[in-house]
Amino acid sequence: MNIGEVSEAAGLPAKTIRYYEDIGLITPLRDANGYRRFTDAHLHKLAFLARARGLGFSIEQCRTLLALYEDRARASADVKAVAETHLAEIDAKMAELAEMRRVLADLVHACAGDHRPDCPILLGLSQAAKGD
Amino acid sequence: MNIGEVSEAAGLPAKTIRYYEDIGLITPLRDANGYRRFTDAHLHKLAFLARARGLGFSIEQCRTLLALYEDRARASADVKAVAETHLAEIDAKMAELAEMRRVLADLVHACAGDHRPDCPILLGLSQAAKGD
DNA sequence: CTTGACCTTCCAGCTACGGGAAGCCCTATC
DNA sequence: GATAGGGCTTCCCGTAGCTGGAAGGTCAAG
Repeated sequence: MNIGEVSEAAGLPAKTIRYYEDIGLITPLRDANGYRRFTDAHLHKLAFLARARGLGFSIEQCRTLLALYEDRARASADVKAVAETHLAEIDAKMAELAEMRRVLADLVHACAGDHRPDCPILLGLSQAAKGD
Repeated sequence: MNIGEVSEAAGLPAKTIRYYEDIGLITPLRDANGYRRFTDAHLHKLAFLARARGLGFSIEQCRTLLALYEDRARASADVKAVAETHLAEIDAKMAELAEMRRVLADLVHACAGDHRPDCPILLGLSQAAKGD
């Protein structure tokens, strides 16, 4: 397969696939004309990457997961550890966003949103929150 | 105030303050020796920026908010619109994270996490989810 | 022979800074 | 007066994970 076909099949932009080759995540073959040639195995790896990225794993985590995926002697504990780390990262981000959301929603709620200049949102941003 | 003092007072790294000057968010005065000189008004703006950034507003949103903050003839509706846009962005991110978390937690839950190679996480990443 | 779709490489830019080098300024101390 | 230190300056590179675009080679169809 050429890059266009594998891009379509894996659901990844061609640019992204070239980038993954750059950083050593995948190593396609080359035709005589210089075109990248992908096998089914390459396609599977790219689809794997697409899904892992879709779950929010970082590129480096994906690299680790891919290595474990290809290691028939892996321990599932190693995979689980990576996933649990990422789960904790997600939880941390969600907590951070939830806190932002809480404060922001309060401010938005307090703002009349009319033609007048008085604005609790700007007031809140201009002074420390009372709860801090 | 010099940059060190205002950095301490605003809770922003000196590097960040210089960056904010670079991108035109703030324009300190200069002493004869080239040092930046900050007034109380500068400090207030920086503290405003620190809080807005802390709520997750982008730099461009901060620029808009700061302009509104300094515009005595603003309409609070304009401020509210920016805040509501950001609130929607936060909600979108939280929903995305929640969906990732849901799928990932299922996979983690199904994984034994022992010395054996069999791993539902890798299996899930290697094939399309049944729910899709 | 030309057109158009594909492919290639390389370079720049995005967000919001952080690290570090090279060097000036100011104060204190000896 | 010399020196040590801390603070300040500019400048440039690096981060994550790509995306866009330029300049150009390749291939099949008409």
